[in-house]
Amino acid sequence: MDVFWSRGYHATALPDLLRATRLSRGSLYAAFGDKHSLFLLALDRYIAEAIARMDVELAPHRDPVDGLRAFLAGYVDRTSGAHGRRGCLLVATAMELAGKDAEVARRAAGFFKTMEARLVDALSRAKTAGRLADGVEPASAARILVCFVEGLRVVSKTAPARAASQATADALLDRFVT
Amino acid sequence: MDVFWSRGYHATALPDLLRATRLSRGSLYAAFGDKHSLFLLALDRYIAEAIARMDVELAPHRDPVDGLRAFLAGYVDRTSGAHGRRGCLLVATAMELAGKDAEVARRAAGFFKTMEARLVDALSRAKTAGRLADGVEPASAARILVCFVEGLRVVSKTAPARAASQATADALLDRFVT
DNA sequence: AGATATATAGACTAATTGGTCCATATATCG
DNA sequence: CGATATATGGACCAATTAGTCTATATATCT
Repeated sequence: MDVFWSRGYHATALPDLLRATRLSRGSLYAAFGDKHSLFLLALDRYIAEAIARMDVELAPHRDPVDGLRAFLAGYVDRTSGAHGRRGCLLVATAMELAGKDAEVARRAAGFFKTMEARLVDALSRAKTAGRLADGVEPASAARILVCFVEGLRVVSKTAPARAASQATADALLDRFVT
Repeated sequence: MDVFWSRGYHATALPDLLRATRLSRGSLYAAFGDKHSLFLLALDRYIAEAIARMDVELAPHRDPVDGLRAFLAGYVDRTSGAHGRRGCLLVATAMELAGKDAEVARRAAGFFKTMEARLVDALSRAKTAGRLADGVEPASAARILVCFVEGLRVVSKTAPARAASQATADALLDRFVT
């Protein structure tokens, strides 16, 4: 997973994969079939980890506004400094392959939908708790947040400045919660 | 430019470039040096076009809120349907190459800064005109908008739904302007 | 028209790509 | 210990990569 993450699909060559897995060519093909299947496996793992993180941050028993802050703080963290420069396997993959690879497109679309659903849930709970500013709709606010964090990953590829990202995320959330 | 845009840097092979430019191998190398230089030229053109569009949409003589609406409408348009699925050369490039290619990283960072500056300008004019909601800072709102539109490009790679994008963009702007 | 410069097509190279295959080493089990 | 199954390394393959070079065609200019 790490190799694809750091280099992207096309730029990752078999020798990179062999080094990373410490497998020989024969064993790797016996175990995973081909490069594409192995990539899909890596992508699935990446997505599963991301969803697991959200499930903790936005857990139902938690204060929803705290959850949203934790969610954004996580993205600020992952888009700062070296982490930020490394980028996001999912975003990179969506841009590089989603157009030509239906399997990849399905997974990316599914992930964005899942994130949106988790956010809608947290925002709805915030709304019933009276913590949402007037006129804020959970549905559209969730979509805004999805776009925001994914955009943060893009911009932070070249300008991974923690303080600015944190301030920006805070400013956005302040428009939503009271 | 179109070829790199549709396929990405690594996935664009010399034959694709020859077909697109209708040049022969010799002529192409005589004219542009190598694949990388040609790519940089394409990227510069893409960026120049994007900045030119912003200069029109966010022109100083125009009503700033109208300008912001036009700016967002442009992104909604470019992330809908087939346009959306095609994605954005700049975002794709930033994710694919910015990590390893300093020239590309410089250009991407410069573009994001330019967009942010144009937005700060428009938002400042809106603020002096009393069109900004209470507590909205042009600086942070501009950064939010940059992340939002670039995130829209990512999400729309796999779900280029015009109506949803438009509604989301409207909802975001509604949090800023009165 | 004829000399000269320029552009072209495509043969060619060296390196690299993803993928196959097999002889050998290493376990596992009786 | 000896037979059998499994895993391993790496030679090998065909296709493709970016890039070079030259013989020929096409302009251009006098």
